[in-house]
Amino acid sequence: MIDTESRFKALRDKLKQTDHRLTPQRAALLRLLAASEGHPSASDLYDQIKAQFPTTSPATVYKTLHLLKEMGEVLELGFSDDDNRYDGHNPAPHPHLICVRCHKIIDPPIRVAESLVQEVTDRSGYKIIGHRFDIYGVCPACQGRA
Amino acid sequence: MIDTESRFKALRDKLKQTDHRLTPQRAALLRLLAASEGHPSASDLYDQIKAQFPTTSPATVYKTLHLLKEMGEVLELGFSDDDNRYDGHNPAPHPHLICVRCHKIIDPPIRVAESLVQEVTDRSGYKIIGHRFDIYGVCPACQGRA
DNA sequence: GTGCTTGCAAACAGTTTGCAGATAG
DNA sequence: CTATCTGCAAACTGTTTGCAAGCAC
Repeated sequence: MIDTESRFKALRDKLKQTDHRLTPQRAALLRLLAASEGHPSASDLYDQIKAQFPTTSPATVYKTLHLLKEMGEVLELGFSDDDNRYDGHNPAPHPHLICVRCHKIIDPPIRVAESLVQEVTDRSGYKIIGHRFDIYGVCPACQGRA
Repeated sequence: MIDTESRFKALRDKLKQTDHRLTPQRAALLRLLAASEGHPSASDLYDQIKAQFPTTSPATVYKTLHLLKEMGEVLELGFSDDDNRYDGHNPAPHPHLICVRCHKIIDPPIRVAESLVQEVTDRSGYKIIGHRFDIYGVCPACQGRA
């Protein structure tokens, strides 16, 4: 894994390179994303930024997340029945292990076989862009809570 | 793959076994789900049912889909930025190949290695319930449309 | 100074819910 | 007969959009 500081700089530079401005609100968001291990929701991020810049609005968070997502610097995990979650630390597709009770998301130590995606590419005629692999379960803590 | 008629009967029997009523609206939905190859949305299903029972409401479709999902007889593919899609023909988890342009969803001829899910089960301490594997791409038809 | 960005509020869309009347078993 | 189901309409929730004022560069 890349350290937080270099990841922050990479995000910041990406903005500059694409002629976007680094506002204090954006800098705060970039820092949070660079450091995040826990797949925060937009509202998690918003709450943390609001602590530093009380007038910040959710719209700003959403707009910046959208921007970074377009650039491929943030991975969005969309859920139809829950807040979307964001990974700006490691935006490449990777498997996620999701607790269906508490909605905690961790990165399990496995890899999706490249060959599997390659096989689809070869056989389907589709131009493959990415993938998503979610495993659902109940985390140890939630099992304890019966 | 199971044929449409047996699948319909299985769905119908499942409802009876759990003390639920087979209304004409539900029967129509069950038939559509049993036959569906194309991962229809709730609104697709609603439109088709409304052709037969013009007073049907979306709520009825949603309620019945929810019921069948709880029973494990329908697989729901939730999307945060698009309608959810439903597979009542083959409700076991299986990979999906999704066109990011036209949102068509097909079942690619691959299988997720059991060993991968097993590995997570063994190592994580989570009680595994299911999984979802989506591959995103552009279908041949949409590539043609430039 | 220029025009991208912010923050507010209203709009949005799919889904869910509450309830009174209808109906399957 | 009676509990479940339907259909309507309103509510809900996370996200997006429009726009005037603000600020990065």
